[in-house]
Amino acid sequence: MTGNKIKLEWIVNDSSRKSTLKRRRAGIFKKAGDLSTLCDVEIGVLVYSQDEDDLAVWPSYGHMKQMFERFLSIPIVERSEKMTTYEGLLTQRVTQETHKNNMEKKNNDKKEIQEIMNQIFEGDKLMQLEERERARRQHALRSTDTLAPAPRPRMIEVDEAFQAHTSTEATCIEQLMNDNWFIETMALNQDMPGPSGVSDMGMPSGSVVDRMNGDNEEDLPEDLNAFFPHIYSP
Amino acid sequence: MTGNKIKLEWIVNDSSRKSTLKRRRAGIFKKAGDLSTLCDVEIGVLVYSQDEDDLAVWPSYGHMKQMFERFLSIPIVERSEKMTTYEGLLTQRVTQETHKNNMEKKNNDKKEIQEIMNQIFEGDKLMQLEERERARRQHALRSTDTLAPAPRPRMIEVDEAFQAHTSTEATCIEQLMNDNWFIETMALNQDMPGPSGVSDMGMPSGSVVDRMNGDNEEDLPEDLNAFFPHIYSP
DNA sequence: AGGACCCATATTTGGTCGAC
DNA sequence: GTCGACCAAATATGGGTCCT
Repeated sequence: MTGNKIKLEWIVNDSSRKSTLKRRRAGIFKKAGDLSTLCDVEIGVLVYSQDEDDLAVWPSYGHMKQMFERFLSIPIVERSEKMTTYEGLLTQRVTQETHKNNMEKKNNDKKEIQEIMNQIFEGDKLMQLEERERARRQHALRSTDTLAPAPRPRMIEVDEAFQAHTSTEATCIEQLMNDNWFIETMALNQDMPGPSGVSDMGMPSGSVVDRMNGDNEEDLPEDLNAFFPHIYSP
Repeated sequence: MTGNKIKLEWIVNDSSRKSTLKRRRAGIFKKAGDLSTLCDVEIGVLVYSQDEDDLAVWPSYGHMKQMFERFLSIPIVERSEKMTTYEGLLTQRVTQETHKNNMEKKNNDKKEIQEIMNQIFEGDKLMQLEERERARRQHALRSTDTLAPAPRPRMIEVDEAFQAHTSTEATCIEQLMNDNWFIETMALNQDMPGPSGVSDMGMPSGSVVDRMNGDNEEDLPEDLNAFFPHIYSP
């Protein structure tokens, strides 16, 4: 009846899935806002629903863009990557009711390739990516039947923390930790009623965390109000 | 004692802030994962803590990058933007204990400018942004004292949903809704114990939501395993 | 359909303790 | 000091209902 617990798998019912999306997305956005206030962090969230064909972003387009910038500025060499197939656990999670729609499947597969490509050519400049995307979008078609979601394969990629000046022998340990984390997360995190489960899942100590080393320190105008009175008013 | 409620403001205590960051970040990541499973959506989360100087991303670098790409591919003209100063409410929220550190302040102000600039020159190609960032990072200095966070001014910018083919008279209404949403969110969302408060806050019906129109539909290899056996295994 | 509310349960989270 | 476990209060969220 009330206070229902639902399985962690694709919600078949169309309307309830939609409403769940809205609710939880709002919930996440709220939590994001809270976190940013509580801990003074910059946080950006991007939700793209293929179902509804809409893109939601928090907290704003401009802010997000800035985060992109920072994100991309991270030297690739400073990051080690480990890929793992997420799919096995996904399918397991998505149990039976696998509504397979060939069209969707095809679409998904294509996206998968795209993703893989992106990871392989990680060094690509974003401009190239943009270019590619633009080209793709030109002769883009949209499968209008939103019938099935098709448990499409995904992957998880764990970025590991590397300090250029940090001893490299920590690497092995880090990797193990990630392994551990990954397994635990995938296993417990889902539905298996682990007592209290992983407590810090999704964020293993220093892993999946890339440290930045440079921050800027240039000079700036005294009074921002003079420049942007209507926007900035301390 | 236990089950404590905390005020929605910057956590002064260093260690508890740190632990809260970890906990809540993990929580958000988990929720993100759940949402993506439940509703088959792509979701990316980026958390940059200036405090700890680390960047966390979900679900992966590559995935995030792909989302960036999609995000940037949204034609600017299809989006209307409304800016509002977030600061008044922020300061109100961050009440007294305003640990003002000049160094930090300066730093923050600079970032603010940067942000504003980004929004103003929203049309900029990301490459330019990257270029700028790289240049900035070159003679970048890092203020080592992580002493104070300084409730830095922020802004919120509400992107509104616009379909090129959608009637434009909806605009006014949309804006009003956003206004309403913004006010409600800022007011109730915080600490005022509104009974149940805004239920869909953080995600006003069609606002803060940009719709995409194109999706790709090219041909692709039959068996992805043949190409990426170790990564992709359906 | 879609949104606002209600409400009972499911989860998350803060503070604390103990081990490493 | 970092991490995991614990526990109770605080929230988030499913589902129903009543509107529009």
